[in-house]
This record gives sequence, structure tokens and C-alpha cells, in this order.
Amino acid sequence: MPELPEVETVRRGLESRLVGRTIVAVAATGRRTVRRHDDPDDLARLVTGRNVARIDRHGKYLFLVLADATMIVVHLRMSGQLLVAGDRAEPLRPHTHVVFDLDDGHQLRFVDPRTFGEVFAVAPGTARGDIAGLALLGPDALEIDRRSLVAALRRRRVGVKTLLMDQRIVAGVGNIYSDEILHRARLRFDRRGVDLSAAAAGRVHHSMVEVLVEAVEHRGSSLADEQYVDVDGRPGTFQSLHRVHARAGQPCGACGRPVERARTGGRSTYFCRRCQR
DNA sequence: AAGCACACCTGCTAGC
DNA sequence: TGCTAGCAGGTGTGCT
Repeated sequence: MPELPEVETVRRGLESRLVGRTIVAVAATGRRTVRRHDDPDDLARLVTGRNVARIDRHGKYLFLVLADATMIVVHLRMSGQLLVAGDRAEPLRPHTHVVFDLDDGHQLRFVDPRTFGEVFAVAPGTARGDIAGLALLGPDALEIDRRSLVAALRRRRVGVKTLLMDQRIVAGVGNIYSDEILHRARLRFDRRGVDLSAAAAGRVHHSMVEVLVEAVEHRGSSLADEQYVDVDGRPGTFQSLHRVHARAGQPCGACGRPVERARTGGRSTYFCRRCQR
């Protein structure tokens, strides 16, 4: 589901509902979700009784930082959702794998049908760079400076879409937003990084920031299946402003020519042959 | 070394 | 109506 704008929307929701609360109990029933812990009870042991100090995000990762610097790390992958339930009597949805009870009677619930997502806790003193999978993460897409991104793009021979989605180069961009970014930058997905002019690579950075900021303002994108919702279960609205993504055959948001769909690496790419070259 | 295919899962939809 | 193939927001591995 989620790319930077969706994860940031979830982060803001968690910030307003969780900061200052104490975790009073944890039920980690989804073994695959907590697979980083040899014993699923380790998650509860690390976090129970602790106060939530702040919520951070880097790329598509969320960090619930507790008062003693214990961290709960969450990645939603394709189908994960974090939902805040106001009443613990509210029935659990299918595929609810982890439930945190809070001292105000609310619950934080991790729901994930495809079970690609992860929830785990690390002890105080663990640096993010020490966590497998996080060590190689590049700068967050809303933090990276233009020169670094331009240099990284122009160094590689693969298509610019693959580069934007490579979390080691820049963290937070996935399949939806790479399509929207490249449309605004007027570049085809398969233009090789090494072939980009400095100006064209600069447009990628500019478009990336523009698209992501707008998408955050619209609380992310929810496609037809509404697999992405925020912590209150509300879908985002940025999908109505997509110019190409998931719009095959419909008019390009800029020129009106029908949007085309291509397949690369088993995934769909949407683009406008006239606007993007 | 870089680039690619594939595996990991479940659910939904389009087409027969 | 019911079956099947194809597709879905991501990433880690292992092969060439």
C-alpha cells in the first residue's frame, strides 16, 4: 500500500493519538508479522509499561520511540494498516496480527492480509543503522538535497523509475509516486540515469518534492480497493489528482492523450507518450 | 557489480 | 453461477 505520503499521514495520526500514552499490554498473535523476534513475547516484554515519546518516519518506515529509547519499528509493506480503535470492545478485523493496549482505553491495531508487513521492537541504544534492512536506506525523499539526488541518478545505467524506487538512493518513493513524479518531470520511466542531463535530473528532484508534498496535504492516495486508510480508517484523496498512475486508456492529466501502461519487472508503469520523453 | 527474476501472502476482479 | 488467471501500494535473495 503505502509510500511516503501514506506513511507520513499515518505518522501524524499516531502522533496525535499516541504521544504521551503508556502501553499497558501487547498481544502479538501474528507470528509472521513479528518474525524478527525469536519469541513473539519479546515484543511485549520490551514495550509494556513504557510511555510513547514521539513518532518518527524515514522513508516508508515508522518508529514509535518510547520514553526509555526503546523503539517499535513498523513497515506496512503492501497491505499493512495501523488503526486506532477508540474502544477495545470494537471487534477485531480479520488479519489483525498485533494489538497494543493504551492507558487511555484505546488500542493500536496492526492489520495485514498479505503478512508482508513487520512490527518489531529494539532495545535502547540500537542505532537505526544497526537494524537489518535499514542500514542501507538512503536519505528520506523529503530531506535529500538536489545535488545528491542528481549525482546518484546520473551515476547509474538503469531506468530512472527503477532508480527512484531504489530505497538505497532515496527512501519513500514507490510505484504510484514514481509514475506521478516522472510525468511531472516529463521523463519516460525507461530513460537511463546516465543519459539524463543535469537539468533533467534536477527536474526529477523538483517534481519529487512537489508531488510528495501535495500528496501529504491530501493525506495520500487510496486506489479502488481502499487498502490504504489512515489510523481512523479514512482513505486519502490524492488519487483524484493522479495524472497517469492507474489511468490506462484515460486522458493524460496534462495533454489529454490516452495514458499507456507498460510492464517492467513484473510491475505496472503508467505514462504519457507525448508528455514524457 | 549491476541488473534481473522470483519469492513471500491473501484478496479481489475480469473473463471465460 | 463458478472457476481461474492475473493483478495489487514492497523488499530481500540469489542467479547471471
